[in-house]
Amino acid sequence: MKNNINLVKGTHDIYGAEMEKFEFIIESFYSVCKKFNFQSIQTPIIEQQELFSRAVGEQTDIVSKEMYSFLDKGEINICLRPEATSGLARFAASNYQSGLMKLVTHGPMFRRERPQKGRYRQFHQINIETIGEKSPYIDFEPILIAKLLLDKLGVSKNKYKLLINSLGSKDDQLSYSILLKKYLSDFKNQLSETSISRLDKNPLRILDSKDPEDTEILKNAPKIGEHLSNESKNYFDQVKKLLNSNEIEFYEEPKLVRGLDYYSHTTFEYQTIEHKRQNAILAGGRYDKLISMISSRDIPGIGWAAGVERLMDLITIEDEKSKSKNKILFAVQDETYLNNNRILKQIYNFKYNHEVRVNKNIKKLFSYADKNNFSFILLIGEEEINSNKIILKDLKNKSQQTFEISKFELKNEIR
RNA sequence: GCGGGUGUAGCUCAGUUGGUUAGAGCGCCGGUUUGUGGUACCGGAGGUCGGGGGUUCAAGUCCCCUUACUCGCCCCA
Repeated sequence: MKNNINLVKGTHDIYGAEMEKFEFIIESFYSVCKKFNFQSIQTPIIEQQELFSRAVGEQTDIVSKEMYSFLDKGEINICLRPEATSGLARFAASNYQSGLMKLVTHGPMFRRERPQKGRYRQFHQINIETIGEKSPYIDFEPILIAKLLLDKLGVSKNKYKLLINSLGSKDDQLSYSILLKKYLSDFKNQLSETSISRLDKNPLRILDSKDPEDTEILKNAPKIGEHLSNESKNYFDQVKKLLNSNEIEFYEEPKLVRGLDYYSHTTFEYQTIEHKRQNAILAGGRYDKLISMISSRDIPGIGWAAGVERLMDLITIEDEKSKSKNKILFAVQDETYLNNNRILKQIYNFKYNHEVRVNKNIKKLFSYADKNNFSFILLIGEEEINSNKIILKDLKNKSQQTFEISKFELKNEIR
């Protein structure tokens, strides 16, 4: 006996009720976004590794330790995409012309982490990006769309909250980093190891630390909101005004910096309060310098990604939907009855789903239809084939009729 | 990379202080007078008890190692 082949660690099959949720999320996402004139796009799952080391950032966890990468035929460093925005930015860098490029996509992403609840090595994201222009409304729109999507998915308002922050321009970040570094250097021997290593490379990320001692120290640290340029501050105020006037409730979180280096100005995150861990269900922000980091063009953009598996955990779907679907079982007692069978063509052209089943035992055919929630059974058995008859039985009200095969029209009998 | 939990039939799990041929439910196959359904009853197939080593007269059960899954740390959607 051979051993079974297991799933690769951190991957999973999506099937049955789970798959219905998955499709429901993807379909809802596209239907909401298309009303805002977004265009769908699919970019490759494999990209040059350099795309992510430049866009996401060399020192981020994602790039430095979580990427699946390999040398393709000893020539180019290829990797499985750990996120989608970089690929879309690459696309925009060479295809953007003018005005707004509004893109939506979905697909698998790959990060080599230790799997746990709500975190997989292959997981799925839905992504929305608005590229080309910068204005408070353009920031507001995707945040609104996120809320509309959560509504459509039936995630109730008391299950999540929206956090927002502004990181200001890259210049703001630079001057704030100096302030923060100065403040933190007084506590250098109390900070956690990772925070110390970030002190020089990326001090902003220290704000994200969950180490209790770090958080204590950070309580009195300078706040980024208080050190933005007037221009950045005004911009952020206008975004908040739009949210307020459209009744989108949010909390300002000055420590929301995100783990990818490309963000600037508005950042946001929808968090579920159902789970304590892996609670970020949808997150994103503005990335004005991203495209200039990977190309010779300088185009602003904003977008977000949501984890499909994390959304699946939050929603419920009635499985009656699939059960109440009308299905026909075409049952025959012998495989040869299917030769030159005019019913076969009728049934696969008919509006209902169907299945063909062969079994000598009539009882088995009925029992199969019953267990699999068929609503009708079309039966040609030994008696029928000998007398050129066919039986149609409505399995719900148990009524049954016999017809001449040559005259039987499915569409006249089931409407 | 570091911790905790779990691993017994296709699936979900029992298996008592170590004690004879390892169990249940569901599913599958067959039967209950030969061609009509989720029920009931009867029967059947299916297990190297994750793998390796050790303790013991005796190990699914205790100990060690290993592996897979899972939950958490870190980080993220």
